[in-house]
Amino acid sequence: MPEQFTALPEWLARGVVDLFPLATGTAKNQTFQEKLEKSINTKKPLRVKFGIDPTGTDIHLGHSILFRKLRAFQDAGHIAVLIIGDFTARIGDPTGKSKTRIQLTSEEVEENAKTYLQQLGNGKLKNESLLDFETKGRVEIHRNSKWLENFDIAKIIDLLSKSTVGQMLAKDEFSKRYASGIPIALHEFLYPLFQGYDSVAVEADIELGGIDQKFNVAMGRDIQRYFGQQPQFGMLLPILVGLDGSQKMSKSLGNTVGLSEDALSMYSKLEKVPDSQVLNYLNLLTDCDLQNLPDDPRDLQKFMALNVTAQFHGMSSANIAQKDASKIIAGLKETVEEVPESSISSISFPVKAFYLVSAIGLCSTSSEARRQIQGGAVRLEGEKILDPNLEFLDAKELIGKIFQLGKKTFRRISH
RNA sequence: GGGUCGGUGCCCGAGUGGUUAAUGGGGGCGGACUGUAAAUCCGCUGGCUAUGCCUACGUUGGUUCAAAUCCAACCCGGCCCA
Repeated sequence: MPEQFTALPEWLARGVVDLFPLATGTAKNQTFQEKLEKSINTKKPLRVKFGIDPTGTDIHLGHSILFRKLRAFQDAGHIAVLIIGDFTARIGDPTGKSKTRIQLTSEEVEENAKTYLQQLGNGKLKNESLLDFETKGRVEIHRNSKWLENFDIAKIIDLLSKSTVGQMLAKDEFSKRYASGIPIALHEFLYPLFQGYDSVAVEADIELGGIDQKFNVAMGRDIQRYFGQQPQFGMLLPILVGLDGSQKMSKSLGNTVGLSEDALSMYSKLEKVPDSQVLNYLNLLTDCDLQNLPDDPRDLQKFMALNVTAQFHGMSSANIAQKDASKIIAGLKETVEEVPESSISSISFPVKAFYLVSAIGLCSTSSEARRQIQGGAVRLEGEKILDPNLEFLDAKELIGKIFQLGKKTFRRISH
């Protein structure tokens, strides 16, 4: 924990890498501590802003750092102000250009937003979900189309005049792209400004974000000041390093653990997190006491995997997942307890092995299934299948049996 | 708007008329090894109920027995000039 946060309560300071502005030197800004105390004394909760663009559908552990912090604010009596960036998403997210060219329709955006909220626990009890949707007044959900959709040109020009090309190019992402000749479309400059305006629209006291959001969060302060509001504080949290141990956790890099994954696959992935990141995961994804931890690195991995999994599935499911995982590593001697089931009701028999393997979702294409079988990756009840054209004559002989791809992917056949 | 270079598979990048589903690297998946992993070694890496058939080198047309490769127009991008 950085020195300057030591005055903050532990629930708030844990994991935070940046909090600004700090009232250092002659700054007459109040400090965040003062703001917090004032809020408690006046019983006026802080409005904690966090924005998500509903561009994809899966929230992963990397995102959960932010949501956990948001939840901590909620539990301390403050208001989580969620902004669904439906307007921004509909235009097309500027970052990661290659894949975000596709413009989302408002229906898709709505669908994604719904999925996001579900994954955050909308509709669930607070002790079973990431955010508290249960306690009255602890969460607000806004769509930024509400205020951005009706911007006229004059207003946009006014916003644009609040920033300069130099400022924009100071933003890390823009400067890198500019330097390496990757195009930057002009409308991308609008995004920080719009995100900043969101803060005005919801009168944010504090905005949460990943450390890569510093520019945008700071922009919010400028815009709020321009609109006569007291500028928000920015609280930045680290970007979670993905399962590869080196790059940030991100869906496009395929190194994620999704929040909606079942306990077993979540645990299995987590127990493989490189040693260098295990403490980091414990710090950012659990409330575990970091003073009393196993010494053995392998035990530490397991401890972390267990506790993170328990955050999302409860401790008893996590325990089962742990047992199953060790059976799997040992080589599927007995059946594991929690194996995803696959129905074969829509398959007509007789059926060839490669088709079956893809149909039950072990491989995404039949060609891949064929290759995997030929490569010796597929097992049925622990026995290798090597002939992709092997025929199964009857559905009955398969019911209840377990197909396996590699070491960690399983399907139990059901009706 | 003018000049110029360029657009190849998940990504980077070879290939400038013909065993080309397209060299190589990265990534991914699988196998061996191990404290799971990493490192290393090996295999696979367009699709299709499949000993064959489709679709692929920015787009659309054209030349040719044959085109990622030649031609034309168009679309998109970098850089330089305005």
